[in-house]
Amino acid sequence: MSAIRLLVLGAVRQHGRAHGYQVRNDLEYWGAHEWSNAKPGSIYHALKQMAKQGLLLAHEIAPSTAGGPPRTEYEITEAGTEEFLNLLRSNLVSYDQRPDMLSAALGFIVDLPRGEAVELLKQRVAGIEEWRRSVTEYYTPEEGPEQLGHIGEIMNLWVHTADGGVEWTRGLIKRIEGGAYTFAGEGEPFVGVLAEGEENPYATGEAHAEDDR
Amino acid sequence: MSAIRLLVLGAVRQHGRAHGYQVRNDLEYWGAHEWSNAKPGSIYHALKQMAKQGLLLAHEIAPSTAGGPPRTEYEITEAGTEEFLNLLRSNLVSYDQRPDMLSAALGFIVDLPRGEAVELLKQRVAGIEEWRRSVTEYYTPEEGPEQLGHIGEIMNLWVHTADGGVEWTRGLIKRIEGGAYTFAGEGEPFVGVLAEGEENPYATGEAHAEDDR
DNA sequence: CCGCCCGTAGTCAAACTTGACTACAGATCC
DNA sequence: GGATCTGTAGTCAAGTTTGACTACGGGCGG
Repeated sequence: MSAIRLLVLGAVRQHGRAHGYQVRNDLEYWGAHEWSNAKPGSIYHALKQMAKQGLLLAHEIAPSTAGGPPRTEYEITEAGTEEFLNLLRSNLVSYDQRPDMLSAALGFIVDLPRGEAVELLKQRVAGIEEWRRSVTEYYTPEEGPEQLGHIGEIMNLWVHTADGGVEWTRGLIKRIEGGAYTFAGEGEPFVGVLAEGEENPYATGEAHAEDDR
Repeated sequence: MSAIRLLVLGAVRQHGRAHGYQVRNDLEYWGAHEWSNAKPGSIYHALKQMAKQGLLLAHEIAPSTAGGPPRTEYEITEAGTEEFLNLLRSNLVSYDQRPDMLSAALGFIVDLPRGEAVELLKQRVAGIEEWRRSVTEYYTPEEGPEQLGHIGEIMNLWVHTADGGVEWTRGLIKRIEGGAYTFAGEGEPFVGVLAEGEENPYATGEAHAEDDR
């Protein structure tokens, strides 16, 4: 599963009630089109799908004042909130070497209580280390790692990446434990959504690096 | 585009002529099902698709001796080889933060001459550094990075990952320049394929880490 | 000697993703 | 004042991915 469901659920949740274009705009504001598959088609598809599955509630709305086709507004349901929290927690904990998942979860990490966030991140570290141990053992032939030839470099890459992931996670834990950011139940939350009509300072980024995708 | 095309093209190419199940087995031998979308459906789909596009040549074959439905064998074409090399080169150079792409390319890096491999990896380093520069500039608001709140951690993660990528790539360059591995035109190549009937020492890995995917 | 499981080989429908496209209202420019 | 541009909102067909399923032959236990 991709990061799209978490992103869309989280965006709708932050608005309370949102139509597709609003979600699309938020995700662009977060730069999500750069590090995830948050393209129009995927977003609208996810909205419809999750509405069908009872995670969102769809309201048909009269055509907007600002031109274009009739809109549909979505609201998150009980089940949707539960799914959102499940996705959020599991993406924070699990090491699946998919950066988009982690990035998406990171964007909503403050929706959890501070203590839980730290706890989950510690589990993440433990998980990565366990993965590292098992993978290095498993893929080391008896005749020594030379037997793998250049294929061994793939494992080398994984391990290097895993180590970097541990280091980064440890840093984040320290920052959170040190009091950074505002978490659930700590008053005025940080909201990364655009107010109606606010301009997007990070609008579609032709301005910066073409990243050769 | 995913890593599947490169993996399948490369596997067929190493065999000279292969049927789907052989490719599927090779990819499992390389552990590709763990770090890419190399599942049966995707593999057979890719084979058919690329045959339709003229990158592979399909031969209908009599049912195998070992039971099961009639097989199709594939051979790589001129166009397929060209595509293979293009994919290989571009995946080595471009930093798209998708580890599966890089891993796949790494598996075939020795199909290039040593000098070219080094050159491409150096381009990779340059590309990552350029990306890092542009991203840190672009996403730093005038009021200082605190304005981003916890969202800034996403960028932090990217940058950390990019730095790790540079470090790892530099290490690989050094190893290659130091004479490691056997590259194209240097005699007896390393082949990571299973001979007919050889058992797979890394068979489907229930044995090691469940990675919570 | 027969029912059952295992390995070989591949298919299929359902879901998801992609990128290009439509449609409309207001602003802008000669 | 009409042509064209821009921003809003979403659709669509084509392609891809997934996970479960089919089909067949051989070996093996009872």
